[in-house]
Amino acid sequence: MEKKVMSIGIVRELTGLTARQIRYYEERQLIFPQRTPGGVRKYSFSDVETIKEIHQKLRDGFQTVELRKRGLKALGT
Amino acid sequence: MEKKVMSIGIVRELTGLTARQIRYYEERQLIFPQRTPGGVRKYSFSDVETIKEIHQKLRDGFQTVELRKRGLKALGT
DNA sequence: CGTGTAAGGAATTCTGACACG
DNA sequence: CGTGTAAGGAATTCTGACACG
Repeated sequence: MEKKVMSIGIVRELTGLTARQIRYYEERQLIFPQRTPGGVRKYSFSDVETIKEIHQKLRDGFQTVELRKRGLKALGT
Repeated sequence: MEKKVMSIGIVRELTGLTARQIRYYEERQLIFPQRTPGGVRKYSFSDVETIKEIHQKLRDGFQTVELRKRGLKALGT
């Protein structure tokens, strides 16, 4: 599902990560949540999956720059 | 999707209804959102569909009691 | 009956910064 | 670099009630 519907609290639960980590991945241009008129971030289930992959890659030793330049999927190589 | 992930603001957008209407359908036992530890309601995409159907039935003249007793789908008869 | 609204409080999220290493 | 945290403010949601019809 591509609809951006959940706020960061739910994403935290679904990914097991902290809000800090999730916001950081956005800062590094790896995910692009939408914003409510009030500025609250909204994520999609796809975003949740991407976030999990990002964290996985980081654990594997990659840096956010790598993930952005080459693309997440491509790093499976 | 059955996961209860969105708060009422998003449900309002997806259904076009007001928070008041959505909360009322819950009060009438037609939908059962989950709650965060803090008491905030969380809905699933299925809930969103159900809410639309409820509103549809109400427009058709049914009362919430009917919808609860007979079940939403059954009223298609 | 189903829905609107004003009211006050509480939960959630936001940003910018300092910290560590 | 990736993440933790305390800080203050702002957005969002919650409940109970009065209103209309």
